[in-house]
Amino acid sequence: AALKVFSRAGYEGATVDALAEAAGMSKPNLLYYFSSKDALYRAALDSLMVDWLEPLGAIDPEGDPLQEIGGYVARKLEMTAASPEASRVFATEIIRGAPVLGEMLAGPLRALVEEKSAVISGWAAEGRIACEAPQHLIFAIWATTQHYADFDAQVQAILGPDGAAQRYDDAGRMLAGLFLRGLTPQSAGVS
Amino acid sequence: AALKVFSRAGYEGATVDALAEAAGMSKPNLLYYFSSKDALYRAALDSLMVDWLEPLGAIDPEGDPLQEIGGYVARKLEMTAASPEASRVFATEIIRGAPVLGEMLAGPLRALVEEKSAVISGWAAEGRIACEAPQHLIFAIWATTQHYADFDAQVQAILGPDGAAQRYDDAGRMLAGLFLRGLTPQSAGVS
DNA sequence: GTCTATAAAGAGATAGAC
DNA sequence: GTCTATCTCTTTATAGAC
Repeated sequence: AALKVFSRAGYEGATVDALAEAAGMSKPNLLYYFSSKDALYRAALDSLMVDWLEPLGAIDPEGDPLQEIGGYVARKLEMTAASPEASRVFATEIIRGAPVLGEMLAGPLRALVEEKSAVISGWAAEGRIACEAPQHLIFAIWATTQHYADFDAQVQAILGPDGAAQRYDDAGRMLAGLFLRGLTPQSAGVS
Repeated sequence: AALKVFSRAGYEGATVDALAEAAGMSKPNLLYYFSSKDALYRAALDSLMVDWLEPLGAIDPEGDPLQEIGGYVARKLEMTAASPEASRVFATEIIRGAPVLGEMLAGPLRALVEEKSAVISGWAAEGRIACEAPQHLIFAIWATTQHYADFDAQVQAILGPDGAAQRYDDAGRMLAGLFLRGLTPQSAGVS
């Protein structure tokens, strides 16, 4: 429940009162379970990061490059659609300069990105994918998928009610095509 | 100067004291020029939005499709590199639900996106570009370019000092290639 | 475990001298 | 135009009854 409040109001904007109401209890009662607002914020971030790293880890070095990347994009977009609040809380944390997650980013996340970047570079060396900067490809995937949660207000305002209703379907098709064509090596013909 | 404070602390996290210090004056003096913190925030957003809409408007219907899109991506990335604070303030405003910019998004911005989407759809109908959902292509361009400002803390943590130093160069090459190949029609051979 | 009441600190904004 | 001092309200967190 805290994610919902933090995701709209940000850390400073979220009052303990609002957090308690969202959890269906009184303010002192919430502080009975979490010693401080900061502790609650950290707990919310922790629970969020568990699912966060998983899809990237699922990329299979033995699989087909374009299918693996395409599958990753699709899973990321599904996760974003399923819990946009988590994406927004993560986004505000990073925009703030990652005061809480900083070490996690520079440690485990960096290591995971390095590992998968090496896999993509290997595919590229074999001519099975067109990509010289795999880290930046991963950034592009994160950016395009999370955009639909983080900037939802803008997306809905621009698409209007009709387009917004099918925004995740349209986005999925658009991104699948863009990344498929964008990563297909030009010299090799791929059926 | 206000952009710098708002971009890291967000609206609620930015204190008038901090805003005043960044502007090099005392708190009451700042409130002499801007009647309230909210007024200052709106003024900062206003000054920011002037440059915001301009690059998209510069897309030329008479130009070469792939060059026009490529140029737009490059300009957007340059703008992001030049003023990451502006991008972050815009991002937090949207994440908050666009309480101030809401009408601007649904009005002028939506109209501009519709106009340029029609141009891209026209190119697609002529077989000069591969794109069925032009609004979502524009979203993808916004997302990938602004990512380097909004998520700078994450980008730097993952790339490390060496990779971070050239992040905008690498991103520019990566995105140019991705969008060029991703938008090139498959049936037509393009030199 | 859950509440009412309240302490203690910090915020935005104003008063009024210079 | 710029400052010091301060008012007032909100916020986090705690005390202590039940």
